[in-house]
Amino acid sequence: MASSPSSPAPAASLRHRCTVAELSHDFRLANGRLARRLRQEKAENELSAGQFSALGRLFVKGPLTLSELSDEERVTPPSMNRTVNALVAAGLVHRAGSMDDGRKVVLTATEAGLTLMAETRKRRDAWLVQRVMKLSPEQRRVLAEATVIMKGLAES
Amino acid sequence: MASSPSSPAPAASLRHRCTVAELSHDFRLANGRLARRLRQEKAENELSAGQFSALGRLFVKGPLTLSELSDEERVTPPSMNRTVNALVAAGLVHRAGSMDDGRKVVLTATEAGLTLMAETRKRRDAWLVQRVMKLSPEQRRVLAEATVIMKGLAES
DNA sequence: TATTGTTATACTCTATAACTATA
DNA sequence: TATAGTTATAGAGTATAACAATA
Repeated sequence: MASSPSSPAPAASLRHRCTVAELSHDFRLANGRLARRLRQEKAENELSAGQFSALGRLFVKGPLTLSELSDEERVTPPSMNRTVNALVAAGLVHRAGSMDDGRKVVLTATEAGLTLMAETRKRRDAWLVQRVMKLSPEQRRVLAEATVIMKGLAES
Repeated sequence: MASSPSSPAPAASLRHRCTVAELSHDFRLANGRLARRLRQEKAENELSAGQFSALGRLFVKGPLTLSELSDEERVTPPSMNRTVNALVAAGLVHRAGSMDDGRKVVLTATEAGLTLMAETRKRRDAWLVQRVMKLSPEQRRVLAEATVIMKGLAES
């Protein structure tokens, strides 16, 4: 990765040789590649990406209106409506009219929805757990520190 | 890959207050969130994800047949054919019959295709470069080390 | 007969525009 | 009149099945 020609420099000088541009590029590719690899581990019998994401949002944020949910998921209200219809039909989300404002609907994850989220989360973690177990304690420490940094980057 | 036989390193991970399961889960989420954030930085006037990925594959691997390309990209030959048609129409890929085997076609990135790849790469890096510049040298060192580990994970 | 590529067709997901009901 | 949600419809993108050309 990012090695300049005619420079057999060892790991010790890594931090001096790597420009921010090179680091950013390499890291971006590694991040994307791993994300793609992790996505391949989905079981086939699952919700679509959009359905899973929407249900996960309700899991994390609690009850939301359709507009709130479509805003958070960065899709249009009609798209989210369709997604929600599928989730309601599957018994994973409950749809109720708002008492405050008759125009609004309140969407809530059902027990079944919460259970499915927890199970799917465990299944998706499994692939990575197998591999993280094989890393050295030092490598795991690096990943733990990187996790914090990556969260910061994603939120900035 | 190779780990010492029957040593799942229990005590070491406890010392960091973080189980492998927790670390794996947190890291997986952070990775996915950052990948999603990076994907949002695409300019609007660009190729679709599939088109960009296929062109990138030709950029990296050199000329490939349709089957080779569809295998690498894990899509069906008809899907890839459609993707390739768009790239050829845009002047980014060249399609030619194989001399070895009259059934095969050879796909090659054109000059314009290679140029577009390089420019897009630079643009996609830009967002991350801005943020990595603001990290401390120590944080950058962590990311550099994590990059190596993440590449290993993605390939395993 | 098997393989490579292509065309025909259908399905999923998302978007825009139009409509209904409430405020 | 404006807003929240829904329905109607269209456009990507990918899949399977059927077909054409070549080995």
